[in-house]
Amino acid sequence: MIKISSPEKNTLLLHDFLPYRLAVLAKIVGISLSKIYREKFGITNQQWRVIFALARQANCSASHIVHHAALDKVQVSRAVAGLIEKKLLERSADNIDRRNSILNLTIEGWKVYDQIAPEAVAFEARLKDSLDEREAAELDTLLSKLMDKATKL
Amino acid sequence: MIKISSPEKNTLLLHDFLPYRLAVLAKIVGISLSKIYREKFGITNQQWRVIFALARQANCSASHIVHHAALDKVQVSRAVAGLIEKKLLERSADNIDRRNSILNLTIEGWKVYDQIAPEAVAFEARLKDSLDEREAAELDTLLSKLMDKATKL
DNA sequence: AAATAATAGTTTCATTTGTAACTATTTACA
DNA sequence: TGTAAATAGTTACAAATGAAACTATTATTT
Repeated sequence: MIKISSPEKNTLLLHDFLPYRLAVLAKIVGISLSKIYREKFGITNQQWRVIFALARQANCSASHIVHHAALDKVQVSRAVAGLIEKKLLERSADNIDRRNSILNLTIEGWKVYDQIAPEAVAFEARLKDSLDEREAAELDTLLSKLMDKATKL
Repeated sequence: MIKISSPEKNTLLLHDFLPYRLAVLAKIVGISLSKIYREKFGITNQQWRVIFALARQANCSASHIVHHAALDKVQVSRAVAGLIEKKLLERSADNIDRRNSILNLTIEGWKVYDQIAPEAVAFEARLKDSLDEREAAELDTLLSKLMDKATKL
């Protein structure tokens, strides 16, 4: 029997493996970030994304959010339902195409956004703290390239 | 009333927000990668990590894997149970400290590893395809710095 | 115009996951 | 030595998630 691998050599190092590193980093960052909106407002990660997508573009439909918040339609549906229940978001009918819903933040929703957004920005700044400007720019480029590649795998 | 934010300006761009970008990238990469072990072997992400941790270091305990595969003890417990059922892994007792289990891949487990590992390496290579050597090195550095920072947030 | 396909969104159900509580064993210390 | 604290791992239960089926509406085809 030919032993292709052995515990001593030829083994893949999990710590250096890019997909693993990305998963671990994204998870740690995500958990830290989520404390900002979860603990204070009881908002989930998906709800947070919906709020931010709506803050960027008002009067949009759920499927618009699907495409701009990297969520699937079930996730958006649930997040929207939760936000409506919290009265942070309201839904109105689109009389031109009645399949669509028209979504908007309420005043309360904007207030929540206005509290979370600066903290999120500050969080990102802290995260990038250890990078100088060149490195931050380089990171942008590299993530874009990887994203591009990953969607074509 | 002072309107701090509005849909038109001052809003955070989800697409440029680092935690969001990391989450989306990690998810896409993870889903692509998981096809390698899920479809062919019915192995979950957590089980895959346990296999690779054990391939690197045989005869180790579950808690060793906890620290080297970025999983919590419940996840390891479940992954190990699943792998034992699949006969890819075996557990023996540690008579020096009977709280510990001693885990090892079976011959079958090594066979599975030997099939998955090269594909995983090839996958990573394809992912890095668009980066030249300098960029790949830079990526390593940046991910390390971010990881470092993230664990201290 | 009627039938078919496509789109928007929701609901259902099975699986996965996270948290907390639990057992068993070992270590610390009074 | 005996009691409390710590460690390794499992189990149980609730919450989150994913896939598929479903409703409602609009667009397309013949």
